[in-house]
Amino acid sequence: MVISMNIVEVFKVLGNPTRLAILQNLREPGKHFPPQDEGDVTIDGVCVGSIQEGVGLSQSTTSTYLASLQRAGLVTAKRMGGWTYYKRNEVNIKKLIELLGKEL
Amino acid sequence: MVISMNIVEVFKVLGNPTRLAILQNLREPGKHFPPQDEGDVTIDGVCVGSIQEGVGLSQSTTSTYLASLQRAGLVTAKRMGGWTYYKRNEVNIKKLIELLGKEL
DNA sequence: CAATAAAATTGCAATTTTTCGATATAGCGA
DNA sequence: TCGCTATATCGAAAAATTGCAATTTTATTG
Repeated sequence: MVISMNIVEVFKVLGNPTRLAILQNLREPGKHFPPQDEGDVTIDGVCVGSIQEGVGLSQSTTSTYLASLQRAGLVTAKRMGGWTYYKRNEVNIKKLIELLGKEL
Repeated sequence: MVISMNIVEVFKVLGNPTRLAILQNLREPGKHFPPQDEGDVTIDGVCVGSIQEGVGLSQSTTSTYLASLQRAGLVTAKRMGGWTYYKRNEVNIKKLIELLGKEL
């Protein structure tokens, strides 16, 4: 829900090069992440481990960053077995762009 | 120039409630700031003192925030006599919105 | 149930940001 | 030139963020 989307918080989350890169890499998951045994990177999302390799930070930091992207409403998380798959929340991102066009 | 606009830096600048509020208040300067003896708030911009009263922070902090908004390309500064008048850089803000629509 | 694997959480040191008061600078008028 | 006013800049203390290693939680499998 964009109604509850705090613009300042969204800006804070995106004001970090790694978090912004994660969101941008998730635009074309097949281009930036390896195929997964279970779960398609485009349909289901990308697991934390793959994202971590991409950004080159620790597992804990990567997990924390993904959680903050999720809190900001920019990605969704789907737990499947031992893995958590993250993908962009395109609906909210679209609403965000529209909101910025009006409020900024 | 949006070409040189660093998106992460722009997000950092806007990820602060006061700085975002300043930018938003400058959308309708006549509504948020008192008339000025010299320089029209809409045409020339709003002086630092008026902006400071609006945000309720110290003079130095307000000045620093305005400088960072300017570095991010979001406002322009025009010095007239002893006053500096700040106004939105609508061209760059528009380009920013377009850029976000493409890159986010 | 024990071992393993993926992810989340915790605790912490280092760095950055926030915000202020004090000081410096620039422009005006007496 | 000497103040006075408006801004800008500097230096510092407090708060927030960054990012890691270690630990805990969750889920799978033997």
